[in-house]
Amino acid sequence: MDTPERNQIGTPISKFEDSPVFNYINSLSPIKPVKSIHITQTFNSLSFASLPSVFTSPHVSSHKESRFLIRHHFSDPSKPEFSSDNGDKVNTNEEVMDAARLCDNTAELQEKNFDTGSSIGEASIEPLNEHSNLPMELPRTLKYDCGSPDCKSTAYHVIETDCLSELAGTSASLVPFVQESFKKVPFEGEVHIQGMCQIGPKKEGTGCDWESLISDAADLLIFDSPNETEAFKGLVQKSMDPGESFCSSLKLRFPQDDVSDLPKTQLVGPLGSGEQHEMEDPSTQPGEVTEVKEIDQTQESLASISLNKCMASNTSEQMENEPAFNLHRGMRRRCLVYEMAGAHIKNLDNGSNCSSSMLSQSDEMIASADKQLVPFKSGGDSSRRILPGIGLHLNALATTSKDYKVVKHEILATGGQLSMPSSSASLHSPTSGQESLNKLLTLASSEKDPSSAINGVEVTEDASQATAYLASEEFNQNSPKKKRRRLEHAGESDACKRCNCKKSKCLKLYCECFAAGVYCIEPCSCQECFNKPIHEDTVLATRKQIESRNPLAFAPKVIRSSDSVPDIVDESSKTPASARHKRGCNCKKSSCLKKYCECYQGGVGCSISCRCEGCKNAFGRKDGSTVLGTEAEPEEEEIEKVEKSVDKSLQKTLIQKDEEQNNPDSALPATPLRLCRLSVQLPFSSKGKPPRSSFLTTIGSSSGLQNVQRLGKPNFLRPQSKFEKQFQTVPEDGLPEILQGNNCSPSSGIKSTSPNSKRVSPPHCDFGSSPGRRSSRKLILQSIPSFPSLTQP
DNA sequence: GAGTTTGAAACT
DNA sequence: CAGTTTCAAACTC
Repeated sequence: MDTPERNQIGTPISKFEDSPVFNYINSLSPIKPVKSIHITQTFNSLSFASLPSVFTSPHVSSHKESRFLIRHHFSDPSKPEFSSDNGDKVNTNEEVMDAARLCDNTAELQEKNFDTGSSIGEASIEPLNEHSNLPMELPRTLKYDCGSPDCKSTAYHVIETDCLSELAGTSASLVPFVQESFKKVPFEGEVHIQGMCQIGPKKEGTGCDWESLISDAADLLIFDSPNETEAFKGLVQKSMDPGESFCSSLKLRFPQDDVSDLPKTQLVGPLGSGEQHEMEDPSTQPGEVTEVKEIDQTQESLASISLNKCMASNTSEQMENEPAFNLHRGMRRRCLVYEMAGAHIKNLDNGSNCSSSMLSQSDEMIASADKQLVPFKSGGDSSRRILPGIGLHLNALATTSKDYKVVKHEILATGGQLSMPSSSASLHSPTSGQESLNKLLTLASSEKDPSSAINGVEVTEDASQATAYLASEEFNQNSPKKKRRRLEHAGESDACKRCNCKKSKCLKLYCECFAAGVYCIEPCSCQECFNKPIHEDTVLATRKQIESRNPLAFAPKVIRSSDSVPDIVDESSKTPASARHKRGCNCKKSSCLKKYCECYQGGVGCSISCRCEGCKNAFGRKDGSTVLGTEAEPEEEEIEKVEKSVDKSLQKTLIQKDEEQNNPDSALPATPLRLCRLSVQLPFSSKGKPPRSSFLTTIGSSSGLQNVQRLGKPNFLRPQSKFEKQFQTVPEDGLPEILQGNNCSPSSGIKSTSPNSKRVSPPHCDFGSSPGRRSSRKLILQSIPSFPSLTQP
């Protein structure tokens, strides 16, 4: 809305008009400046006015900006090549490039524009005038378009990149707009130029997170870029490859229905080059191409109606397209929805929880997305970060521990965000590091985190889950074995690990993903999986059925209560968070010392509700002997036994935790999931999967990092904000003891093992001194209560 | 990587 | 509600 960019745009125009060169050109050109000016003004007002709304669009913009910048450079070099191909046009292209670079030389640009316009045709010229803001660039673009088809394609690519950059800086909405314009360009090429010009200045001025935007932009570019423009394309693709994968994943997500919804016009490539688009992505198949287009369109939708309006001013056709844009928005939103699902779930009315929220809600998602998007745009980098990025969730899932670390650092930088309910941070579970995707995702995740911070915990968790779904879907396509291996490899970042269902079709609680209210994602190695957005209806129906039998079936297995403001408040003063398994375990042979035990897996002690035999739960025995009271001693013994006899892995984890705690930075890098889980759950072996989100839904208000880590996999079910309140206000029944015991005992156990004495769960005991840790340690109840809350928002 | 163990989930 | 079966994760080799 208030983005500085507007101001910039406005000034340039005025400058152009005032410049003697401009006047001279006007006199020379048959076209009168008045028209152009008039148009430009309208465009500016419209575009900018709309921009805010557009910006509201998600996250994406912020992250990618950095990348866009890079790409932008690439694009420029590439352009010359195209120009060479085109011959006469080459000059124009170069000029355009220069113009893009040097918006200052308005006069020259205008001249060029006129030239180009003349060459291209009057129609092209008019649009240029209309886009007086970007007069220079527009003409150039027109030339490209008018020129050889190749040039056009290149021009589009460039423009798109620029647009992307703009989006990153100002808003994603611009990009879509540009793309559309390009597509239409053949007829109306000039509009694109504007995008170019705007982008240039915006990029510099905004200084937003180019990288985050880049991923999206890259996707768009890749898809849009025609094969012909290989040189440019190569550059773009290289940078974009990760993004491309991301896009592909998105594509997978989108049901065909969505695609069909998209307006054909948008889909069609520029200059009547619907074909070109398809041609553009060699990697992508035709069907995919269409999907890609959808994605682009979604971005366009993000761009907001305002852009459309601007376009419309240029052409009536564009006006007609607006509805289509809206549809695109819906597409995009859907994607977001999946990512954001968790948060939206709250909104979902049904107590059905996650399932309903998860699957459906394109509409709801949209609303939420809009909210998120808005803050994102308005704000500088921070704001952007705040906005939930679609990619983020994916990142979380896909990102390896390493990537996660990076993200974390970013988050930390944001500071305030981290301090936030934190759940957001946790959302970005590091899980499996996924190659190229990870980086992109990490970027996105960083953005998401902020967004989550803005929206509050709810968003983060939801988003994480949603991302998980997205990622899962994308990844699912991969062979299950590979996926699973990835997960395993990923590390230890078990967090990413997912289900491996073979017979349940991921529609039963056997399936961890389904039980967590999340769609299966890539990391899943499940077979015949129905837990995918495609089978939303089935999933919802199944969920309902299961819920009918057990309303709490999808509630977190472990209910934890923690202070919303753990770090600050928690300390000793607050009552210790309580955590327990909602239903209790029934272990007979594992002595509750292995992850077979859900209590142990959840990092909580056994309670009266447990029917376990020979309970030796390190977090707290059923008889209550252990953990709580005497934090250290009994626990230590038990822990030692457990560690030695049972889990050496625990020690490792503890050590890791300790290290992390000691070195926050280092800790951050560690897989968030682990951290989260570890913080609360403790002793899971690094290899061991972190307890699932559903399992441990802990909401850490405390330090953002810790909280983030905890979130690990987000539960669609729980809305953080509400949860927090509930948890805080309503500690669980027997929890207090358990909680203390959990916190203390694990910590004590940990301490014994780890020199640093970094306890995850037991903030109270040792960490009274370090509030931050405590906060992280404090357990938040995500359990049942949380679910209800999920439905709300 | 395959096989075993385990306990929750589902079923009867 | 209890017993049994099914299932997938956790674990072991």
